[in-house]
Formats: sequence, structure tokens, C-alpha cells
Amino acid sequence: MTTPERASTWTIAELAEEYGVTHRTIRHYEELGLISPERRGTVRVFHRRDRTRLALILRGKRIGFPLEEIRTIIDMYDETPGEAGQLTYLLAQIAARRADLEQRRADIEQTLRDLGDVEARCRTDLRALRRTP
Amino acid sequence: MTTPERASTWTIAELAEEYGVTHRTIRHYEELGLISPERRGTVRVFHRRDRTRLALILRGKRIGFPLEEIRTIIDMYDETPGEAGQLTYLLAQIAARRADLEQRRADIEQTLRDLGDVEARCRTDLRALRRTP
DNA sequence: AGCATGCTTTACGTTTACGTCAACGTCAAG
DNA sequence: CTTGACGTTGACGTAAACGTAAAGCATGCT
Repeated sequence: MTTPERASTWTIAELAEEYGVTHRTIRHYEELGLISPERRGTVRVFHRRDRTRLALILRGKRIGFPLEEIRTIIDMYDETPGEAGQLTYLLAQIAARRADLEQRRADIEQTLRDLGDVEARCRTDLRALRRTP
Repeated sequence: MTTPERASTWTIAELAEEYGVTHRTIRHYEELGLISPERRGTVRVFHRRDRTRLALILRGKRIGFPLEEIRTIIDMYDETPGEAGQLTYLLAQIAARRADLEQRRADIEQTLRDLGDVEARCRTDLRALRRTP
């Protein structure tokens, strides 16, 4: 027998709770077209696909991307094959995003090194203070 | 003899040009207290220290930090030794920033992996198209 | 039936990070 | 001495990313 077939749909409140955002935030993402939940009458019904996209949006936000750029990125994930021109364009987009991400990573690593220096100085100063209180 | 003793001060226009920002941006950073150039009369005179801080600000921006957080970060760099409590607090701040940066790096690396997947699918689709044009 | 709960839309408010005039000072060159 | 070329201070504008009421359905419990 298969898994108990848990509905695998969510209300806006459930998703908001789970990801620690407000319902307003989720609606905002829908207004921008980043997610498009099913409508049952007037009420929103979120599927696994919407959950995934929400998770990707939040990851993009943690990285620091603006929402519009996040859309172009996550839209790449479920892009339908399409024609050759489309695919080539997509490859160019990927290259551009990759360059951006690698720059960010380099900046982060440099900052981590700098923080390491500050910490070292800090600990040295502390030891000096302990010797001459 | 020493180096030709190049003034090692800059005008706002020179710094803006060099770093590819507008003078308005630099003034904005000054308003927020991220840099505090010398004043010769009414006019701003930027020293090496200001240049360095500007570079750090822009790096922070590339990473995606808000300006207020950037200030707390770069203020850590030229924090005066001070007393033990200060130093301990500074160490805690460093730990927090480090955790944040490492989270961002992890998100970036996951996104890079995801983009790699998309790219692979993309190239597969392209090859398929070339076999059946 | 009545009321509380949860979802919905509408719409104005807020914060961040500057952009964009406007209006004025200043200093060297013509 | 006037004309640029830069510099300065307001001060209002704007785009992004939501916050925050306000007010209306729908439903289910009591």
C-alpha cells in the first residue's frame, strides 16, 4: 500500500506558518507571479509545486536577490524544453546567474577571512587584558 | 627617497568615478554615518580610510546586506581595543555575522548546483533537437 | 439563528536606497 | 568680472517589499 495519501495541499496560513512568513508576503509573491496557487472558488489552494517555489523564493531572498530576479531564476527550473533559440537563451541566462553567484561567493569568503582577522585581534586583546587586569 | 607622495586624498567625483557610483550614493552613505570624510571648509576630502570603507560598503552590498548591517560590520574592522565587555560583545557579533555568511554561502552553492542541473537538461534537449531538426 | 474563524480583496502606509531637480557657493581661466 | 566646472545642501520622488487596517464572504460550531 502507498503513503496514506495526505491531501498534499495547503492553505495560505499553513504555508505561512511553515515558512515563517505572513500571508501578506505570500500574496505579494502571487501578485508578482512568482507562485500561482489553484483557486477553489475564491480560496487559494497550494500544491507541492507552490511549496517548492516558495522555498526557492526564500532561498533567493536569503542570498539577496530581488524578487524579479528570483522569478527569472526559478522560472528556469521548470522551463519547458521549447525550441533551440529558447534553449540557447536559457543557457546564456544560466551563465550570467552563475557568474553573479560566484562573485557573491567570493565576496562572502573574503568577508569571512576579514572577520577571522578581526576575531584574532580581538582574542589577542582579550588575552592582554587578562594578563594586566 | 620615498614614494612621490601622491596626495592620497580624493574628491567625491574621483571616488564616485573609481567605484562606479554617483555622488548622491556617497553622500547617502555619509548621511548614514558609513563614511565620514574630512571637511575642508564645506568641501569633502576623502582619505585612504574612506576609500577602504567605501570598498567594504560596496562589497557588503554585492553580498546583499542592508546598509545598516554593513555599518555594524565595517565598524567592527576599526574598532578600538576597549574593555573586556566590549571585546566579548564584538566576538559575539562576529560569530553572528559568520553564521549569516555561511548560510548565504550554502544557499549560493545549492543554487549553483541547481543551475548545473538545469544546464545539463538544457544541453541534453539541445542535442536531441539537433538529431531531429 | 448567531457568532467566531479563517480567507479574501482593496487600499493606503512604511522602510530602504538611492534618483532627481533646484538653488546656491567657489575657484581658476579667459 | 563673468563663465564654466565642480562642489554643497535641501527637498521631493520613486521602486521594491512588504505592513497594516478596513471591510466583506463562507463556513462550521453552539
